[in-house]
Formats: sequence, C-alpha cells, structure tokens
Amino acid sequence: MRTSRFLLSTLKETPADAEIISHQLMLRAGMIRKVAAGIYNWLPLGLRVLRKVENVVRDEMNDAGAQELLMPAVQPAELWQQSGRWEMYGGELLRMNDRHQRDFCYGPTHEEVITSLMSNEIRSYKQLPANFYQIQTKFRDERRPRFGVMRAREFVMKDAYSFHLTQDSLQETYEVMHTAYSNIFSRLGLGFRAVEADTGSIGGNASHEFHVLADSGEDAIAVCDKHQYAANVELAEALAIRGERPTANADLSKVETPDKHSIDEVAEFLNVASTDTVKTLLVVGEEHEVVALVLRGDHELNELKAEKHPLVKAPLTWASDEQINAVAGCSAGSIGTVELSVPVIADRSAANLADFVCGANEDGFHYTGVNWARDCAEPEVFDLRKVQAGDLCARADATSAANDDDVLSITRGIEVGHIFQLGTKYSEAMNATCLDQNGKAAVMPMGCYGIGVSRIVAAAIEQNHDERGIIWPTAMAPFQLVITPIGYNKSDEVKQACDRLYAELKDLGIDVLLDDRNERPGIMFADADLMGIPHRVVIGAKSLQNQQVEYKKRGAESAQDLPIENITAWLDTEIRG
RNA sequence: CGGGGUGUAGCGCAGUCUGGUAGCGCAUCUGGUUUGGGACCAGAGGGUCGGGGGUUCGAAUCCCUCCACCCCGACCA
Repeated sequence: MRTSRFLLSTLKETPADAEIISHQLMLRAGMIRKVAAGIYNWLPLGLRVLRKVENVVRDEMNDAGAQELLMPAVQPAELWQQSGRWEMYGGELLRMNDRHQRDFCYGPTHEEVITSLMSNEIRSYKQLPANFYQIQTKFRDERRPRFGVMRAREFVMKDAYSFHLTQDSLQETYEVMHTAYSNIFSRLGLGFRAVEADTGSIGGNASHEFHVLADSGEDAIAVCDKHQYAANVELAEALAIRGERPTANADLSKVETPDKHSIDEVAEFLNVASTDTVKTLLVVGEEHEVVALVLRGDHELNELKAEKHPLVKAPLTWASDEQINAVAGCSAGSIGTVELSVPVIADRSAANLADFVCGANEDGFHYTGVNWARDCAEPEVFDLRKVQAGDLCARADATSAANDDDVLSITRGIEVGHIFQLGTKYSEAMNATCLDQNGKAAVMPMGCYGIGVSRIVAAAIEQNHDERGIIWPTAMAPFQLVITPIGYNKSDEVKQACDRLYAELKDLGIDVLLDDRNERPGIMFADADLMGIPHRVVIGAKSLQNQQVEYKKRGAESAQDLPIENITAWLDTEIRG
C-alpha cells in the first residue's frame, strides 16, 4: 500500500472525550471514528487490525475442530420468549419492531438462534460433539458505554456454541477451547492469563475468563504462580489466617470513643491495630429483616460472596438508618457483635480473632477485649471478604509454615474471552434433543465460548504503547513494515530503490506501506510511530551512496545501517522468522 | 438508571459572568522557500455558536425547554 492511496487520518491533538490511552491512540492514529455513544466507524487502518485478529481467531477455531457459520444480527422475539430471556434480559437488549409491528431484537448473543437451529439440524448422537462459531457484530445497549471500542455498544465478537451427548464430552470440548484460547492470545503476542470466574446467573459447572494484563484493566485478578491459581477477585477464595483462634485474655470493657466512627479513627484513638478490630455491617436478610456481616477491620466485603449466603438477600442491600437504629440502637459507625439480636455471619478471619475491638451498639462507645462465645454467640463462619495482595493462596497448604510464594498478588486485567459450560439451560428451553444409542431423545448439554474481537484491539494497545504511539505485536499490525524515503519526489535513485524494495516485499506477501507522500521526514516518522508499524526502513540519498539503508524496529532504542544488497531477504527473516 | 459536567470550524480551545453581530492554534487549499523527528512566509476556504421557544432595538452571551456527549456508581466480550 502507498500512503498516497491510503486514508491516513492521523491527529496531532488528542480528542477531548477519549480517556484511556487505547481510545486516544485509536482516534489519533485514524483507526476509528465515533458515530454515536458506543458506536464506531472502523477506518481502513483500524479494519486491517481487526481483520488480523479475526483471522488468528478463525484459524485457531478451525484447528480446534469448530465450524464457522453466520447467524443473523436481527432476531425474532419468539426465540427469546422460548428461552424466557425476552422478559429477563432487561435494558441491554435492543428491541425493535418491523413494519408489521412484530417484535425483534438486535442480537446481544446467539444462544437462542443456535439452539433453535441445531435442534433441527442435529438428529443423532453420531453427529456429536459439534462446535459452531461465528465472527459477527453484536449489540448490547450498555448502561454506560465508554473507553472507545473497549466497552462499546456495537462490537465484534467471536461466539462459539458446542453440543454434546454427555457432560464428559462437554468437559472435553471445554478443555480444547481453553487450549485454543491460549493459542490465540499467544499468537496475537499478548500477555494474558486464564482465570477462574463466577458462573453467575447462567449457572453451570465451570467458567474461565481470559484477561489481557494491563494496569488500566477494569478487573482485578488474584494470582499465585506457585500453585498456578488465578481467579477474578469477585470469586477468589479467602482463607482464614493461619493457626487457631487465640484464647481469650483480656476482659470485656466498654470505652468511650467520642465521634470516632471509621475503623481507622477508632483504631488510632484506642491505639490498636486495625487487624484487632472488627466491623459489623447490617444488610437486608432473606428470612430476617436484617442480618449482620462481620469482617476484620482492615478487610473489605465482597458483595458477590455475601449474596451467596442463604440468609442474605440478593442483590445485596444495605440496611437503612432506621433499620440499623431499630436493631442496634445506634448509628452505622458504632454497631458491634455484643448483644446483637440478629443472625451474625462472620468472615473466616474475623471469626479467628480474640480480644478484639467492636462497636458497643451505642453512639460514642466501643468494646475492647471482645471474645466470641464468651461475650457474644459463636458466629456462623463464611467466606465474605475480598482477597487482598498477601493473602494465602487457596491452593496452598494452610497447615505448612508460612512461605512468601504461597501468597496471592493482585494484578489488573481486561476481559477478552470467556468460556462457559452451559449445561442444558437452553437446550431444555428450546427442546434441543437428539437420539442417543438407544434411540431415545436426549437433551444436549451445551458449552459457549466468547472472544471480544474488537476489544482485543484496544486491549493490545493498552498493553503495548509508548509516548509516541502504538507498538503493535507483529500478528496484529496493520502493516508489518513501512518504507520511509528521504526525498522520494526529489531523487530518482531514492525512488527506484524504494519502489524496488516495495515490490519485492509485496511479492513475498509482506504487508508493506510505502510512504510516498511529499512530506518532511519528521511527519512521516511521527505517523509511522503513532500507527505502531513494527518495522521501518529509511532510504535516503546519503545512505544509498554507501549502498546502505537504515532499519529500525518500533520501540527499539536506535536504528542500524544495513547493506542494501540482501536487504529484502534480511527483512523477510526479521519479520517472519 | 441516579449524581456531576460539557456542547462555539475536521481537532484542541478562548469569548458567556458584565448582551453590540465570532476569534486563536492545529489541520485543509493555493503560491513560494524548505526537507533526517510533527518547518517558514504570503494568501484562501470553512461556523444553523447542539435544537426549539422566549426576553431585548440587538442574544454564542440572559430565561425556559428538548437533545447529544463525557465523567463517577451497579453489569459484561
């Protein structure tokens, strides 16, 4: 491609509404343009990258035995009514009517369509297992689209759905997909991590998310390399502190804590560590009006975990000030476990404390030297808190001596893939059965496997950029190499050398960009760096006199001079290995 | 959906408080000088000041209303 024939729409200044670096750089490099909130045009440069990602995904999916098909973006309401999601799905489902006022939606996902389709096409267990995928545009009417294509309303997704006779077969395909996903992200040159994930409302047996690691990621991931454990912090299990609960030592004592409400204020005032305090949170209960959740002072509540307790009403709802006053007789900052007449659920590490500090259920007072069993009832113990960096890994041997590499670290990630074992939720609803060996109809268990193709583009930039712009991994680069002439329109020698190299590289099948604009070198360098083209060759009259050209890898410290003689072969090796 | 904010040329902004008929930088076009890290000179084009309504002799500016977009909280590829 020649720049004179290509829509280069680079911007010197950053558009004001772009907040994160990938969004800024995609706009500045001329990859995307906004049409409406969360809806984007992909310009030729951006589409090149998107297609590269799609092709890697397609290649690996095909290798893993999946078959590509294409389903419609617009789907009839009837299918969604069968699965029950027409009512359940809420505002994210973009609904519309056709000219006959029939209900349709723009597909946010395709379980309904594929299950309906395969309930007709798959007749016999001999056709199983089968895995189908598509790369297609989805629409989810997000409450708050943001970060460009990272969280868009319209986006490109690869979604796959597998059908099975048995759970074992589903498990097998699930593992094949796990491997395929790892291959995809490796080939794309991304630093990533597969993590255990919440199965959420869909249920099912297993679920993994694939995260591209980046500081700007919206998700926090707890990782332990030693035990190869990685989980979304929404899910990551928090173990109790090592060892048994110490025996009670101190006497229960009520102390004045005027105007001290937060844990930090109380701990400082009483001159104790926050790890020797507990906080008592009142939330709306399932059977009781309120229940108490007790955490160690320095810990944070994990709301998803709390919702899983049968006594806690989901979604988690905080008790009102009136309810708190009715139950505890004080305001929120002074609630404690002593003489509290509601069910008490304590986090493991809170339950392991002795001689701790808590509120006295009277404004302005706390208790010190509080002990379970002696001063208040033994609590029900439950994993309630968010894991923190430094916590013991859930797979570590809790009885062994403390060891630095047994602990979790927290990193941030961008979710780019999610694999699920769906079970029979959809196949039952849509009556997707096939005949088994005995000629009996069997409901087919299903798996589903998603990759956010357009999100990968943004995630790759979050992970690979510098102050000059994008640094594409080779597999995703819109162009693999740019030829930057110095004086293309002035010197025939330069022009000929550039044209020749361009033609030779093109013949080798390399995506090469020749910058034949009549621009100053600084502009061409800046644009090439901004667009993130991995390899650059500069050809000017001076270096040609020495039979040399200059080569620089994007992101490298400095350039090197190379003989022009074997430059094509040398570059081919450098680019394709 | 709740809370906060912003809409002025393709992009970044000033002008709004205190009403007087729209400006700066970048980009674009023409001519010239330049040519190894976003050049310089001269000229040019480009604006329903988010939309509608009102107040006024006069509205980007004041008032009402609608809309769009952005940011902070619960969801997801």
